[in-house]
Amino acid sequence: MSATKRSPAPAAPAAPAERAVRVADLAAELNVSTATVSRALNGSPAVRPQIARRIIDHARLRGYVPNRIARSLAARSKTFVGFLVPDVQNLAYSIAATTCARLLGAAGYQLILAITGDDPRREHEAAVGLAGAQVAGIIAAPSADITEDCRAALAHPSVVEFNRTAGLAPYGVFCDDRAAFVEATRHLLDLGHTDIAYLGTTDAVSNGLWRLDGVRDAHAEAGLALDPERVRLVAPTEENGHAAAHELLGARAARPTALLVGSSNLSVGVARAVRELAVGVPEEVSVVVYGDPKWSGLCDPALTTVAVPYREMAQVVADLVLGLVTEGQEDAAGPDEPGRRWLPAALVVRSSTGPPRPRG
Amino acid sequence: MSATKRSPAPAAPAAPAERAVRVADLAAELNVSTATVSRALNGSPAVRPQIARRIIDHARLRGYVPNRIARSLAARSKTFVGFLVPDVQNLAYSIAATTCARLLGAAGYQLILAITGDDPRREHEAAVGLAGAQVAGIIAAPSADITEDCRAALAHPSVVEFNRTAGLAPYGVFCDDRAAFVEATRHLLDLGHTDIAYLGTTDAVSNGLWRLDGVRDAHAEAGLALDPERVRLVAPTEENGHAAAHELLGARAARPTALLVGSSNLSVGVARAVRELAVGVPEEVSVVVYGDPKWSGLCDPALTTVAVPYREMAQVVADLVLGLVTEGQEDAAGPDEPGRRWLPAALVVRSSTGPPRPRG
DNA sequence: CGCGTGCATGTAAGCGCATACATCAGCCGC
DNA sequence: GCGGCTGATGTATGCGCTTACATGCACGCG
Repeated sequence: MSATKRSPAPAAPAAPAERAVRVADLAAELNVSTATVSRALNGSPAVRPQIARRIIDHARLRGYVPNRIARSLAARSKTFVGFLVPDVQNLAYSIAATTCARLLGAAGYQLILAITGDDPRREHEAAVGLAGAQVAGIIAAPSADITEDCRAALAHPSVVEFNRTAGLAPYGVFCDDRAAFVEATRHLLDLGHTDIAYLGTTDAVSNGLWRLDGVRDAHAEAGLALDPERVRLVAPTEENGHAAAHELLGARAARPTALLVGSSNLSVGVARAVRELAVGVPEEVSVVVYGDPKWSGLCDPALTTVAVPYREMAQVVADLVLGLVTEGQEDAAGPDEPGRRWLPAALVVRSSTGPPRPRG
Repeated sequence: MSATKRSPAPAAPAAPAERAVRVADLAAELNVSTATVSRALNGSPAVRPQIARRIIDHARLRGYVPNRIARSLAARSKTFVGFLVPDVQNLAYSIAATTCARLLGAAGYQLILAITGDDPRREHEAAVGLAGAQVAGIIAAPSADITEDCRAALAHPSVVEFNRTAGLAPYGVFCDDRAAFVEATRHLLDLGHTDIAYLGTTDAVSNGLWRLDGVRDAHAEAGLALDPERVRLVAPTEENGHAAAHELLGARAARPTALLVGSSNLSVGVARAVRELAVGVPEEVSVVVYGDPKWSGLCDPALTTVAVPYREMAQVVADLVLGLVTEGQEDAAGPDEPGRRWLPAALVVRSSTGPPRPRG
């Protein structure tokens, strides 16, 4: 294989599995008790500095690594935080994972990742797994069809919902999707569109609906009604977005003058379909996509985008969960919904939206 | 807040922290010994089916969740697998995380995520943290400047390197970047380019260099030398890619006729710069980017891309680590480098590469 | 000079669970 | 009809660590 010879030589097969160094070993080797070793290692002031030094030095010399499992059991301490999400390829969750790993890591916690793929069965297993791992807290983006068992398993530790809610906890961090889609729809309405299609997700309990609500509300506000024929709700995959866009935009005659997309995955598929169909954007149809404004800005034309504040959301949820696991309870954030935060999305207006061509 | 009233009501504050149900509780309630309960719950054949049923039913009724920490300690079993990566926003790692979480999860393991940001200090802490958590195995993408301490902490469990190597283990899964860049460079050479620039990463121990090697080798193969002036090595951030592309392509006179980009993050920055500079692609300069072919296909023009086989890599590493943690040792994969797999990248030729304009 | 005080350390009891070993019943064969 | 054997269950130990409590020592005071 071509790259073979350039790679560093692999390490020799690990030494023949010598038993890991334990506190008892250190204690025996230094002629002190395990209690003293434990105290020294944990920085207890009750041990003479001189002895403590000796113990700590010897521990590092011997390559001692404390067994967190045993420590956790003995001290009834919790050092893990669960992260329960459908899909870590989704930018919202990967950024949250990064941020939480950093902030919680600095506080001595480690993230346990549970990826459910929005499958209720796996979600349940994951929830039980996390609960069994004695996590200090859980960040969860529950699926639409979460089971009762799962809900029960998630009942105990301090959990905070993220990006979606199933009413699991009084704490949560979300994007204010409804407001975002009110704004996006208004933008189209103001340009003169009256035949607007919405392509969204079937995501039943959470933000999928908030977005549709926003579209509806903005229509109502303008004295219009969103035509049910113009609403497509599908599972949020790129392929579905691609297919739906082909359907919606394929037939020139039956085309809406504007298309709102309510999911980041769908958006990618729509962008691809628009390119394939070579439909004039925005002359023939205006397009608003959702999610990460980065790639959509590189498209031709650059796509007007509902830009979700991924980083802010991540920051806020990390702070929130950190507060919960360290201090026990977080101070209430607002009067009516303590602990729930709704972050605003920004509408990034680019070249994919414009006035509709006059109907002939 | 606008979306407030539409969200499901948060759950009532969790019940006043009743003690979790333990094996001993179940045993007492059913007038059997803890041993019998434990056996029943673990499906031991040594317990009468009738009793087993009763115990299992009662356990689920009481909402018993086994304490994995204690179980792990008592049975000396390991139920975690560590996942040590620089950055989970990178598609290579997020896909690997997804796949590993699924496959390992199905086998009863749970991923512990350690994100280092390529900071040696955090990397070391993470390695110790994982080792202390008694992981069954570790998937690691070591940083270029991994410390000796970290190396030592990573010595024991069955570790497999992913995407990058620091010679930590005899097992690993990588993209054959060198071959990929030989192919990409040949593609440009065949088109007639002789003034090719390479924008890559400073990533010292691993694939950053393999890519540059590929570019060099392909040049050598054609009897050409890669001009050192045409090589830019920077840290792989989008901003750096953006800045470097502005530098390289800004001055029309001093422009190379083709640009190879050797990092997915840099590629995004380059794409943005190209768009800003309004430089003719491929008439004035051909561009080859690296990484995910999805977004680069939506650019204008669609970018020729070294498409990394993220999914295959993820699949292979998941299988590999699963084999290691369950069976102990994996069968050797190849004659010379047992356990190391190099997966080929595909060159997706699109519209951003063409023959150079004749020099005047 | 004896006794309380406080501090450094040791001793031992778990944490929740699995499991080696002991126990005890029922069964077979002779 | 009794020894040994199998199979179901109980008893008790320990995983590696923390920590309440006991111990012992040096010191100061009356």
